[in-house]
Amino acid sequence: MSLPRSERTAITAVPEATVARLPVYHRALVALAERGATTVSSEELAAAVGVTSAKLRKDLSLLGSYGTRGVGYEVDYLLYQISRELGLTQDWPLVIVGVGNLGRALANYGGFSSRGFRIAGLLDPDPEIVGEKIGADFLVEVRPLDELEDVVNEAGVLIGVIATPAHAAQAVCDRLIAAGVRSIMNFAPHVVVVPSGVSVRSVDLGLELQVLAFHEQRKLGREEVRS
Amino acid sequence: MSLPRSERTAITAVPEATVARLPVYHRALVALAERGATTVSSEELAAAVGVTSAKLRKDLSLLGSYGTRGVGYEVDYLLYQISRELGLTQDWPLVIVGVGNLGRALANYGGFSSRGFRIAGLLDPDPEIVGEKIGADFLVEVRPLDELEDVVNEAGVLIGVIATPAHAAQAVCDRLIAAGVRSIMNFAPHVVVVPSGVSVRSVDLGLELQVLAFHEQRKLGREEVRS
DNA sequence: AGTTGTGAAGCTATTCACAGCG
DNA sequence: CGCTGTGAATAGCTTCACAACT
Repeated sequence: MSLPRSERTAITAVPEATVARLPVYHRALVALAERGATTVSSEELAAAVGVTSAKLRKDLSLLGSYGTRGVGYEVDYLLYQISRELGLTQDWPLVIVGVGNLGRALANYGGFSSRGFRIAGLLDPDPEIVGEKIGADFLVEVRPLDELEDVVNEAGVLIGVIATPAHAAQAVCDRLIAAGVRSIMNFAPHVVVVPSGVSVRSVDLGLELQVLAFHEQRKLGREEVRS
Repeated sequence: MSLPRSERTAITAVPEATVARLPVYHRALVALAERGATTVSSEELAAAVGVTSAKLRKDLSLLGSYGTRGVGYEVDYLLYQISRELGLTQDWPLVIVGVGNLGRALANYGGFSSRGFRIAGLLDPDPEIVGEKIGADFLVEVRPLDELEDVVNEAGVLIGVIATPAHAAQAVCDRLIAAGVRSIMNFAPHVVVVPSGVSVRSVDLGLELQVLAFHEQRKLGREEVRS
């Protein structure tokens, strides 16, 4: 019921903006560790990830006091603490639904296993694709979409990745949630609605480009005025 | 530093948070238009994209007064205004560097042409891949990486998409900028640094999953406490 | 001396609630 | 009357600047 928690895990909620930056810090620290660095100052690490040192220190202070004044942060220790906070010390089985170009890109994306993610299932309705073996860290056989519920239950999957066309996204999402999945990563260009208690993150490739085009247009507008 | 500040486009700067939502509104309005809707209220549109109606109205009011009190917004008119604001009424040639799984997924992503984006070049250093024809809206031949500068100049490319492995990202980014590109969409799992005046947006697939894992872990933590 | 950790201040974004208008 | 548009209030995030500590 009430566990004492010797290592105080974020009783004070970490703000969303900070959570979004933690994986970036994590990635930079891994690179530093590989390069053999043992300590790093807030100034150095901030420069490497493109934020201000004050922001970085504030972010890290929300997790705990893991630095040494006058010295900086020990790379390995900080890496461990961030990993723990992000849940990367656990094993996260996930399913990818839709083995088109994007689904393949995801399945072939290295660096899942090193961060605790494991592809427990690849699912597609196309009989031409079912049976194919895909993967970077290890090969996974594509299974028919009908077996979605089985795969989720067998492996205790909590994270589902939607890489289907837009029109199929909501139906797949509903099935994933009904089967027990509670976090959805949606790559389909469509808003998916979920019951409360389920988390969704969406990435729409076209959408990101539109934001860029907006900024580009602004620059062009400014140049016209100057000339 | 004292600029005269005589902008014509966006006299009142539209906040970044709003810009990020405009493409979502755009997508929802396209869907509504296809379904034959002629008007829509802030309440309806907000529900379709998953924001509050107050936020939606505030966002739209920053672009101008395009609604009718007591009625709502005319779908076609609002769609046009948002498109104009986002620069979607223009033609945006872009290059995609790196024709691995992700590069192919991007090249095959339909709905570029309908939003004003046009793939002016696909580039890859691998001779096995060079010459291949890829694409959804129209086929584009993969050209050798050496021709990056040529492609950018020929087509007047302002937007570059990096879909290379992490280690190649910064070098490709530097070459794109040197060739005249001013907006970078980075899909490589690596921070790219750019001179001021160049915009960057980064999407790291693994990074997004880490944020999800964080939320999932929180839910698990809460359940442990309850049981 | 050097760098973290953090209140306080400043800024940006969201929500509220209602006046204004069709 | 219904729905937009918006000032005012609130919440959230970032930056500042310096005390605290090694």
